[in-house]
Amino acid sequence: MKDKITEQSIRLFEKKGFTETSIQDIVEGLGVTKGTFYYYFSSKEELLMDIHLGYINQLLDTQGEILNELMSCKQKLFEMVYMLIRNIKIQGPAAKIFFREMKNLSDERLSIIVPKRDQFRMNIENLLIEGIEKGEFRADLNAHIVTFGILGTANWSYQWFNPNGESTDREVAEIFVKMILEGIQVN
Amino acid sequence: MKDKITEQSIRLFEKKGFTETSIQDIVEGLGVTKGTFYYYFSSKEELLMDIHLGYINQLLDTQGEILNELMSCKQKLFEMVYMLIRNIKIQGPAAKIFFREMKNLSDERLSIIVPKRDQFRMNIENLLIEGIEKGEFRADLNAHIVTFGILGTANWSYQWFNPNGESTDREVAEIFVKMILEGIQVN
Amino acid sequence: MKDKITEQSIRLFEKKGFTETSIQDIVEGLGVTKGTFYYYFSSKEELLMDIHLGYINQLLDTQGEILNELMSCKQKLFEMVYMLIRNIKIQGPAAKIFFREMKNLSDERLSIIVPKRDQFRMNIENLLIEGIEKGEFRADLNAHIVTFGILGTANWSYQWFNPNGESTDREVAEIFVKMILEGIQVN
Amino acid sequence: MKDKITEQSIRLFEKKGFTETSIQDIVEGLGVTKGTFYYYFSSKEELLMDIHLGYINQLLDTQGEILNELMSCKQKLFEMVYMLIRNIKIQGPAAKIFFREMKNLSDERLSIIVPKRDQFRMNIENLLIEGIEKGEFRADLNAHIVTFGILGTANWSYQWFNPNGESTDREVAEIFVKMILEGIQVN
DNA sequence: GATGAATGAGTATTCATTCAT
DNA sequence: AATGAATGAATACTCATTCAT
Repeated sequence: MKDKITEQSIRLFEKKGFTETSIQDIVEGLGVTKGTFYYYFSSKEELLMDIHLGYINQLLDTQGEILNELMSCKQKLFEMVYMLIRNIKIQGPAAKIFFREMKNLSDERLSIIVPKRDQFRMNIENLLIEGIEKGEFRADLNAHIVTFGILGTANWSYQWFNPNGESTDREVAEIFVKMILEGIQVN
Repeated sequence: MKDKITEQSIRLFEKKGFTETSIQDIVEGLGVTKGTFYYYFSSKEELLMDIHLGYINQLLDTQGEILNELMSCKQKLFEMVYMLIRNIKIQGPAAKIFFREMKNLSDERLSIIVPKRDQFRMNIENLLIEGIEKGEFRADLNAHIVTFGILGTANWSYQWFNPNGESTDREVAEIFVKMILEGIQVN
Repeated sequence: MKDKITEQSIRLFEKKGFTETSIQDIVEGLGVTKGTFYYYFSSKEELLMDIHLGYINQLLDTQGEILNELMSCKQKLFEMVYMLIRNIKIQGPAAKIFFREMKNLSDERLSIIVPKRDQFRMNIENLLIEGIEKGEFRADLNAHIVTFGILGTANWSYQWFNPNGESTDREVAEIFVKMILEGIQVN
Repeated sequence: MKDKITEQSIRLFEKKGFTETSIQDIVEGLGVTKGTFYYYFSSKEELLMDIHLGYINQLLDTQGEILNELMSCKQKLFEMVYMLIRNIKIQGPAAKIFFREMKNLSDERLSIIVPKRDQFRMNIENLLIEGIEKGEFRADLNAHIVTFGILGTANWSYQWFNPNGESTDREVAEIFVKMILEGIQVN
């Protein structure tokens, strides 16, 4: 039941927004009552926190696995971008909630989420730095800013990418990484 | 007064969110009453629509000016990315509202905003296609997907870019466009 | 309207209790809506505080007037007991609320009420001490404890005294003060 | 377990009030669940009734013992006042609940409690009448009203008397009965 | 142009109680 | 004897909106 409530609420929060979704909306489709909701969650914000934690933890886990593999930095970069876009099919709604509704968490809860989000970004930045040292990436790269650029490219997909559309997740990842690595201009 | 209300509400909508901000919150800081608000706006949603229109129209105008200039496609691409990031200082809050609160508009109003947003994107996509034809960009480019990549890089800046921080808007635009044009790998 | 709400709520709080009375209960009998209540009071507790302040301030004022009159201490003591019992007709319900519902005030609000309540008691204690010095009251009196005894006698009236019953307020006050001054035993 | 629940609830009802205390609050500190509560009590009101009965029955019993002893009426009066104040240490919280929360009992249950409460008072009133006949108390005494005065003095102690404070229960009872019997004025 | 009073529908949350196990 | 899941009705409070003045 707790999982059913979480899934249902992710669907609704993504479509209508956290504040715009009432507990009534959530339980209605599940055929239970508001009391049931409060048996499993002590507040609406706790539910939001659960969603946030589920998303960022899963992301950090997968990222950790990629970092531990035996691959070039270029290859790892591809895997990370691919992971983010592949994720949309299963985590897309959660991702939108993660970026859009974070302001609805209390400061106390934010102090748990924000460091995790920053850690995810720092892992990419460090990958870039390692790639520079290994001669895979340009030496004059501003790793800090470029990381934001790469993250923007990948995260923005949550705004438009349709897993059932023309291009597959792998194709999109390949196009993006090719752009990031080789650029788009004719040399 | 209408402008004062709009400015104040942009500040508040960005910080707390559209639904989380009450008319009371808006008028309180201006020293007027709710009645005054309803003298200038017929509903809270109309105010949100005004903000959306103000943002996207200004963007389309500036984009149109860039397209009319005598420049290479590469140069125009840079100008567009630079515009978006430069914009954060003055339009940053409005931009966040634009992307985050669009769901609070009625279908009728969305049918006015969405085509404008798509037009902005299509103008970039067409610029890429023109650049391919002119031999400035790679012939094998997927202009559609790459446009989303470029937009993601630029738009994501609203999430992190601090106009008073270490890097200037121009520096960030240069780093991003260099990445997009030349890529980050060592050839 | 504010006064009407206050009067109505005093009636209901006394009969059913503060927590047991809903805002709905209060506004229903007045033919207005809950919104109206919150136009005049920012919370149910604020209303309770208003009732507390109204009661204790009026009591302190009247007590002050008695203390300023040219009378013996005995006479002043009688006036105070008489005031408390006479008060039941107009302030009885408020008095019950004052003693019974104080626990529903926040610590912050209690820190305003409690000193006033203590001041009222101390004014009686000081009157006893003055009476001892002037030779009106026994020298061996424990003024502190006796004050609690007198207050108990008078305040307890709120539990049983019926202004429309057999004995008048003046008669009850006279019986009580006679008991307090002369005692009930045969010498 | 039933006794543990009763003790715990007396503690909580006195501190926070009957309505303000939830079944959850009561069972939480005992390490059991709400179901357990409903195994021993059929409703929250039944528990409140148990507390009321326990208090008033014990009081009537003790009062009966005093009345049966071989003593003067004056002496019996002292014993009763002393009993009430001595009681605060063990029955204080229950007494507060008795006087404050009676309104939460149904009419049916009230019809059992109220006669017992009145009986307790009538026993005092009759003691006064007996004392008048025996020449111990003034012949012009209004026994009815004076009884309320004595009860007020004693019962009010529940509002302020601290068993661990400066004065002992016996000292307070002696001061009170001295006031009631001899009065406070200098003859 | 602006206000102040009022509304009514909605929101998160609480809680006594039930009941199958 | 005890539990855990579920209910449903109630509660304080919010807020966009209206409108006579």
